[in-house]
Amino acid sequence: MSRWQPNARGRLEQAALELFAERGFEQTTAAQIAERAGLTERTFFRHYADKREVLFGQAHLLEQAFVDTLTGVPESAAPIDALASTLETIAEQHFGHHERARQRQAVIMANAELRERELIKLASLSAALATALRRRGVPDPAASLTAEAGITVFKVGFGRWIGDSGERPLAYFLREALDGLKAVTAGM
Amino acid sequence: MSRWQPNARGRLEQAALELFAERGFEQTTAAQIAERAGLTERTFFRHYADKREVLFGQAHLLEQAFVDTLTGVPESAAPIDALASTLETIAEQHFGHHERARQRQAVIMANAELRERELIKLASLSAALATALRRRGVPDPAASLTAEAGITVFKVGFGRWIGDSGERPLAYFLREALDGLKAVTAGM
DNA sequence: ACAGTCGATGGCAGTTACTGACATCGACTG
DNA sequence: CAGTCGATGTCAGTAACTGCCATCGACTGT
Repeated sequence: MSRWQPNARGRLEQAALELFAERGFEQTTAAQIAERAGLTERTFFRHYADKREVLFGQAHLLEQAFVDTLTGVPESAAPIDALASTLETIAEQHFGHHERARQRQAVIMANAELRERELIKLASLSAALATALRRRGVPDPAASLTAEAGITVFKVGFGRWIGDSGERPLAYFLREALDGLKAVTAGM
Repeated sequence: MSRWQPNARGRLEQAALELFAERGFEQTTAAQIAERAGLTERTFFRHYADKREVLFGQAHLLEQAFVDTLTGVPESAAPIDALASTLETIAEQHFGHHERARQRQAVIMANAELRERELIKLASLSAALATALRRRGVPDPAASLTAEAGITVFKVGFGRWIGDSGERPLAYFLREALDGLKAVTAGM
């Protein structure tokens, strides 16, 4: 018999998402999250560096998946095509549940601090993608630009997917955004 | 004779920049900034919503300049060209002093919370540019994509300008980044 | 079986970011 | 000259986070 209930992080993240959705991020204290998870405030801050971070506990997994997928694309592909392929793969493997993503995004968009945190996670993702591209032999500034373009496609496509009914998959909107970006940068 | 010294905000921003550079953002308390500016902590928080914001007091002016400049570009120009022209104008009018920009950026890059704040300022700028583009008749998602592409060009170009010796102007690196983005999205 | 170690947690005190309520007092206005 | 206004000061309070030490089931080696 274990001394504590298992999956403390999972309980904290679930409790936090519920409370943020119910009463808002600012109106929720770390102690309340911990209490709902059957833990104490002190333990909350052992698992998460700050209150915002509890909503982004999986971010490093997503970043790793992006990097691994991009690294697995044949080097013969042009950088932008490798990134397009990566986005499609990630969309299928990590963003199947529309309603869940919508709720979570609604919580984030409702609070400026959470939006800031999301932006820096995307910036970290961009940096990781740029590093992976450089490993493929892409020089700077092309590597940074390609990575940032990929994040732009992801942001815009994801936003439209969230705003949509949920019928069409994320990959559809990512394709739309990529085609749109190509058209726009070509001067159309 | 006035009851208080003039330009409280200017004094606070100057004091904050000095202290952040000397001892770092985290090691500086709001009370210390206020004291160096000849004010109290409470007054600091009347001028700035939080400690980070004191470094971004001019951000809304920059955003306004971006929007005004973009709005002034003839509608005959393609969106991406209008944005390129806007970036060039802003570079000349707001980023002449390389060393000053470098120091300020060093302070920001040294702290994660300040980086977050900068990212959300850029996101706000992107949203404002997208709105201005929509007023020019650009539909979505092209407006959002063009605005995001412009921010990408600015971020990458600005970063290279900061890392450079200061001989070449910001406009040079913005041009380089825009050309690079066009090449990259074209599949090269 | 027993001693020692380990790791996740609890408890508690302390600092700092930020907020609300109220007071102050020179400048301006009629 | 009375009244108002606006930028500031004072003070008390909440909540985010941190450091330090204690707890105690599980595991490990003998």
